[in-house]
Amino acid sequence: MSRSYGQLCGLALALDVIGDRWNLLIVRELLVRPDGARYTDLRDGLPGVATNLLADRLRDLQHSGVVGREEPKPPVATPVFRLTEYGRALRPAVEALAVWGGERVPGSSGEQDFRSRWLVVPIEALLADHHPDDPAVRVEVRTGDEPVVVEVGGGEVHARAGRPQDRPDLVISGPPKAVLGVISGKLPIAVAADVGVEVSGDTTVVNRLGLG
Amino acid sequence: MSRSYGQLCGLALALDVIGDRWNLLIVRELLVRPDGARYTDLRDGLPGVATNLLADRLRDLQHSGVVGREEPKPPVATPVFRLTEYGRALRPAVEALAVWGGERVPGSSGEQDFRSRWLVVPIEALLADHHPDDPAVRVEVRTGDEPVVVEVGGGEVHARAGRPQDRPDLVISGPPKAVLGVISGKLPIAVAADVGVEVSGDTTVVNRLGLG
DNA sequence: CAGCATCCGCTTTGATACTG
DNA sequence: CAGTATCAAAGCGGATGCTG
Repeated sequence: MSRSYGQLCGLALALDVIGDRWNLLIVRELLVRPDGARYTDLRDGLPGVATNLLADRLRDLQHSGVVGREEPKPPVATPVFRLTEYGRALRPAVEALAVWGGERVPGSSGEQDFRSRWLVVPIEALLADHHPDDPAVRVEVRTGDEPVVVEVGGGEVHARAGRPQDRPDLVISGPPKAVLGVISGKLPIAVAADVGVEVSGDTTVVNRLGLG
Repeated sequence: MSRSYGQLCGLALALDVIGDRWNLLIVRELLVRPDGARYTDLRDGLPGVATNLLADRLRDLQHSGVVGREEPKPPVATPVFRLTEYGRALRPAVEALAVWGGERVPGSSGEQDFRSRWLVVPIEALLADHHPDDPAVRVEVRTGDEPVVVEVGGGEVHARAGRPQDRPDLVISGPPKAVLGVISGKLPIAVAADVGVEVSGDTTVVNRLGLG
């Protein structure tokens, strides 16, 4: 467990729980895996983490009630980690931080790891369904290690890793940084074509999402 | 400067900038001091920080564009630190974390430092003016080291350290933890009286703020 | 005194190796 | 697969010293 700030202040109390290095990234990883994650899923989604730290942090987060661990019943299987309701309540904070940090996407440099799944948080935080009465549509985002589906309709936007059931109405593909730049609103979609972002299908959906 | 996560992800990029210990608390301190703060103001508002760390972090935050430092012109005076616009953009994230952490206020224990000023963030994040067309009113919160004024009117709620110009319409006083518990919504105001919270004046303002 | 910088003991982190 | 063990390096907290 980490050292407490010892301050009677909501922010300080929050940081006492999730302020340690890697903790919020673990929460992110569990937010984008609503069905839960195994230890190795987490390790893969957190490139750079030392395995002992991951184990320590998971223990801490369990003790503070943010993460739950489900032991499997049948003979052979592996434990699954999942956010508790208390942990899911971190979503607004994670989104706000991700939006703020998205500002730095175009300028960021160096070796950067990427997982398509990470797009789920900024997509749901920043994109909106501006034509809620139109029929629902599906967008497929192709970049990085796996596709991401965005379901848009009824005024809501949901994203998850995977492929759409039906064929998508719109497909966006390109290099991860450019795609994330577009989602973060720092890279106008018109300019994005110059850095390899391709958009095909029903391009009115682009406006519907506010990516014009 | 801290070690980067090296991940192409808004959250990770945000944490690269403000993820180090004390950084977000420094941002909080500057958020509740909109006129800027001197080095010693910050040290007083951050009980427990080592002075070398405060100096280091202020340098880091300047380099990353979160904090600005204004050198005084006249012969003798001391530098003033202030959030840049980029730094002020952290407010939603700080509020979200403070709200989440507020959950722990009633259960928190041990030696806890407190500064009345810290109330400004949760007050503005959690209280609302539910009767925007009524005339503006002032609330004085008396707890901790100095009073805090809350100005309510026109659908907005603003808080700052200090006393109201005119005499307040409502006065709330009591021990810091109880007062913060009430603001955080975890301690019903009816129950708060048992732990020393006193409310005097125009108590309709309590409902107007949603503290009923 | 305000605003740091330096030093030192301790804790935390990160990389790798190892185990049930 | 899901961690534990080990150890060097970095970071933190506290005290103290320097400079205008």
